[in-house]
Amino acid sequence: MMLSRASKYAILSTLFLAEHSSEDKKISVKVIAESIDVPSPFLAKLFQQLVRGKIISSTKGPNGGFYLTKQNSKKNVCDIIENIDGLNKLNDCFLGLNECDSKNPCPVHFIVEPFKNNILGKFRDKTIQEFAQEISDKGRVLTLKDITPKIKK
Amino acid sequence: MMLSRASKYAILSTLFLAEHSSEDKKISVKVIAESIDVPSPFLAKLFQQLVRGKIISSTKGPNGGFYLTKQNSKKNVCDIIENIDGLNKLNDCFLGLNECDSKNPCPVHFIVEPFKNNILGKFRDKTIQEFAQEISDKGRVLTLKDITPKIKK
DNA sequence: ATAATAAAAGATAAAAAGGTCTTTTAATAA
DNA sequence: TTATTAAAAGACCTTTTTATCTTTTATTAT
Repeated sequence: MMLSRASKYAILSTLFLAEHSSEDKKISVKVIAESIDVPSPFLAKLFQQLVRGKIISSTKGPNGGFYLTKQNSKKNVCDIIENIDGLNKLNDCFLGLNECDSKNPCPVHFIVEPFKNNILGKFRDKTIQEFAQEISDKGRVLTLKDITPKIKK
Repeated sequence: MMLSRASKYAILSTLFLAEHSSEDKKISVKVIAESIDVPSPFLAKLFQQLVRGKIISSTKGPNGGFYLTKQNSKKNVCDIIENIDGLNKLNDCFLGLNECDSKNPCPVHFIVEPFKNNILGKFRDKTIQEFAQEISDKGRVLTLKDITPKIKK
């Protein structure tokens, strides 16, 4: 019932690619890592896996980097999670019960279940494309950085 | 936005104590660990912390063990989580953004937020007592064991 | 061809979470 | 008052997750 940091990084960076890259505007790990504030060697590893999973694409060499093809951008967020964490991770019982369903529900089953369906729906129904579009339409920035400058520390 | 296994164990075993123990019926770690199917040395450690946090009570020696006082059973599930994980863990953004609120929401903020409030409400509004009562009224068993006998493996 | 660039691959390291074991302390029944 | 019981305390181990570093391979601009 929860995403690993790896999955979160993967989602954010794939959405970043959807918004900022194209077949003739490839982006290097380093740039992406800095934009969303994630350790770049870690992201590099993640990206290898996402490429193997055909979630994103890459080319080596000068002007190389990562990008999304038309095909890639038709994938959805579930595909990313699937590729990194596997989907079970989201389906586990909130309290850890091995058997938790409507027949034998844990104390919060009927609160958790609708939420799960809701969020899984959102992750399945929209393509990466559409998701990214929505985000940019709303003028949102997806980064792990602290964006409000702090006066004091 | 997710509980550690430790918190889950703590919640289940405290609810177990609420249902099965009293000041003159103390229960040993071993019995509890077996009932909910959790490694007993690990649970022992957890219990030490819960005792320090005044969530549960204990006495050493023959007929000793763990139990809830009247005071203990007025605590709620949030207190348990607070004591083990800290409450922030539940408040973190689902996608890991440092700053995610209604002003600068992540793509799933408006799905996650109501759910969080809902479940935190449930964890705060009912005492351990009431929670356990509800569970026993409904004839539920909280265990991590596989309860449906499998025909084959 | 060659140098430069950027990902792929793979080995390694650090941190956190989960789990175990041994010794000490407190309580109590005999 | 002694043996027994069960938790407390603390050291230690294992696995998983997160992160880094080095070498190799592919691409391309010159």
